[in-house]
Amino acid sequence: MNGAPTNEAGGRAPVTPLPRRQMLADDVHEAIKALIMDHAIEPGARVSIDGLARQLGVSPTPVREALARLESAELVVKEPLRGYRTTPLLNREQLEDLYQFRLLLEPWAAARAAERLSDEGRERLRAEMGSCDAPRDTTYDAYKALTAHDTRFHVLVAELAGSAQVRQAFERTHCHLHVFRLSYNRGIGLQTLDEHRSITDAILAGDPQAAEAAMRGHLETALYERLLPVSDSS
Amino acid sequence: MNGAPTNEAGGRAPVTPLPRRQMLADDVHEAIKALIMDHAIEPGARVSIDGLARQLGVSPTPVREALARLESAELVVKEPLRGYRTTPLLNREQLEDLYQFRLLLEPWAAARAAERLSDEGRERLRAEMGSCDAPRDTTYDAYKALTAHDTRFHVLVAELAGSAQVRQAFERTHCHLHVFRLSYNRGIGLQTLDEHRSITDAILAGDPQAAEAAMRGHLETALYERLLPVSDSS
DNA sequence: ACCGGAAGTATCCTATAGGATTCGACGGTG
DNA sequence: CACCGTCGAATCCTATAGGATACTTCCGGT
Repeated sequence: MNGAPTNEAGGRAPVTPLPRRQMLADDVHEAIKALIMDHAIEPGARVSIDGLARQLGVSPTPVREALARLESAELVVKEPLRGYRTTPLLNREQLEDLYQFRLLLEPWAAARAAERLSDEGRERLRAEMGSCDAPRDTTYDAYKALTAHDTRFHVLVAELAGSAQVRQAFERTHCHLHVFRLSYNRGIGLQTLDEHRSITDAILAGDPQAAEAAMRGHLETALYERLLPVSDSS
Repeated sequence: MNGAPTNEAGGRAPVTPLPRRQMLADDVHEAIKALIMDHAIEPGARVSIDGLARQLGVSPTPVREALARLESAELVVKEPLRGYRTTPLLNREQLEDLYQFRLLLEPWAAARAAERLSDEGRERLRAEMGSCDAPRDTTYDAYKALTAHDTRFHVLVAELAGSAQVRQAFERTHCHLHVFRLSYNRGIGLQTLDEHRSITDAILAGDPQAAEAAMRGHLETALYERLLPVSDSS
């Protein structure tokens, strides 16, 4: 019953883990995350369980499960008999703390990625950098695509470093989501792509010190030149 | 509007956030975590939703919510239409990765704690170190108490460092739970307390370099002298 | 003896209903 | 005019029921 045991035609693809795309709760999870990112639910606003259930056309049970997961991700907070509430936007202090935390992890990850680079990793880096086309306009979708590339790039560096803990810790910060919520209507600028290319070149060259320095400079530039001015104006 | 505006009798305690202890799902969450830690549910074993519900005497709904939270904490994994399964024990590689990750965060946190030590922090450190009485026996409860102290100590150092991100990242690793599962029947030894005292002394002395070195030595000793020999024997 | 197929059981997933609690509003009293 | 008790609506929390799916076991055929 599993995966055509007597399929003589194509025994090539070894594991197509049969996507098993089900789980309404998972779709609800993504839908709510999208609502938060798009400011359809304002930061700090209360979010009703069966209100969301009615809005999404499902029963409250999967909504409850999705909110429980989002609570572990620090995207919503639960007030025991009063409902859920979205976490407020990051202030300047929290933003600096977040980037200080990234500075502890990511330069180290870049250096390790440069040290233990394999052919497969080299190809994945090239593919990611090749897939990001520089967006010409400053539309919402273009900004969203650039953010998605930024997320994939930093996760990829963490993976190439070979540390599952660093990758998970980075993913659990949801830094891109917070940054997205902070300045979702501003253009990040093409400078990000140039800095990513510098990091990529250092990693591909197998130069740990250069990779570490490039990543450190990238994070510091992002914080001090791109994010804090926006945060100050609010 | 918050907190007794015209209370002339006792305006002393400003915020007693009225614990609001309810939420069966939260108790279920703690109960399941305790079951995993005590090996009542073996690592890698399947865990049934309504099986747990019957065992705990509640309905499946809060169990489902608790498992969703545990899934975000990487303590169980979900196989979409087949149920939940506890995560397997850490192997040697994952254990080394975990401690490499801690080495990125905690020595830095110790140094920062030494730099920005306040009177309140000094008092909290003294209180924590004073509360841990050296256990004479090697019983299960004594080991459990020592683990609890170890958790509180490392979280406290992260808090004194002033970085919420570092504290959250450390807590989300659940390193104590993994270590507990690995060697729950072995004595950690009193060496841990001595090393904690060395770290505490360096922080209280306001010496960042000494604190960083002490924390680094503590982690390396814990990994190479206390954990890996146990992991190798299995 | 080995393999393929089918029925049965257990489990999961979603929806719905009822009990308990909180928040807001209204009217009464000092 | 200010304060307080009471009422009502909305919400949350838990329990239960029904439909669908996957795993196990048994049986017949080769």
